[in-house]
Amino acid sequence: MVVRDLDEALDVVRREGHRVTASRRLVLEALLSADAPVSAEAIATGLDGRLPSSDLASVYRNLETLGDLGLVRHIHAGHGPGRYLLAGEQDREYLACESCGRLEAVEADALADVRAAIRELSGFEARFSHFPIVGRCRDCARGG
Amino acid sequence: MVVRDLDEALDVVRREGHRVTASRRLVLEALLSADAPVSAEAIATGLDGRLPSSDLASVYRNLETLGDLGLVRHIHAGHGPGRYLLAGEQDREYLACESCGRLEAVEADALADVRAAIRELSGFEARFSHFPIVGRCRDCARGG
DNA sequence: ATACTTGCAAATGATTTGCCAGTGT
DNA sequence: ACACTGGCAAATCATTTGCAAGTAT
Repeated sequence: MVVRDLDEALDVVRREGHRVTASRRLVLEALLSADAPVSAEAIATGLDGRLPSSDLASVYRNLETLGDLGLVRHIHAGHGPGRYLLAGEQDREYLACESCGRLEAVEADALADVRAAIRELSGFEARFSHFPIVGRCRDCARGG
Repeated sequence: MVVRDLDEALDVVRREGHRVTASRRLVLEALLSADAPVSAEAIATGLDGRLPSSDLASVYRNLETLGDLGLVRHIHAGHGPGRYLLAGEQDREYLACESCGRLEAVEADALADVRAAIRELSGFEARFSHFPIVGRCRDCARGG
């Protein structure tokens, strides 16, 4: 399910028997306009005022609903709150820098060798889509 | 700092100007007798009654103190509480199965190739010692 | 009209902190 | 003695849940 624009996503919502509400629209607009995964809190405040705001509990409920519909997913990168993103970027995974907090996007294919190397160890199937690889990005590794 | 027995660890505690107390002893004994990383809660209950119990807040404070002394470390494996272990197993890292919850220990060396492959991507230095690799173990991957 | 949703408050789980009485050294 | 600790309650952070009032269909 690749989400490219708001109407397409709202169609899915309606088609699956859910209602199109302001809160739901906000969540999708926020994710559509964000250039990186964002927290539920950030969505609830309308990305700091750039969009209308909504109740945090409703945002969480809607993130879950939209997740069930396959429109949204989220990642847990190190400490801090979960970060949500559109499922459209299904083939994109992240490297989380524990120093500067940035998420570095990589194509899932690029991690194929990594997954294979881990599978060799004991048949373990690594999944980085929900719990990304944590470490230090190039800049932070160089710095301190 | 490789911890092999209680007295050795307590010597470090004293040497660094900290006091040897029942709660501190409990934390170390629990970690010494556990065969896998355990939660603060499990330590506070004396591994379910096998050892004397202690206040949860004290356990957390002691885990932090012992961590500062380099005697203890902890990992965040998927959802759920953090799991603590002796720093003696410094060279041991874990693969966390999100299906059955088990932690599979692997020698850090075994992940050298994995780390190298990730470094190739963008100079990112992966660190699995604090946020382990999450996925499904061989048994769960086969099952469902 | 009516089931799905919202907003607000209260509950949860993990962890932290304030405070004062207790105790290693 | 005295600063370091422990116990207990209350605070925090992220997230979930209960419930009555609101609204999309």
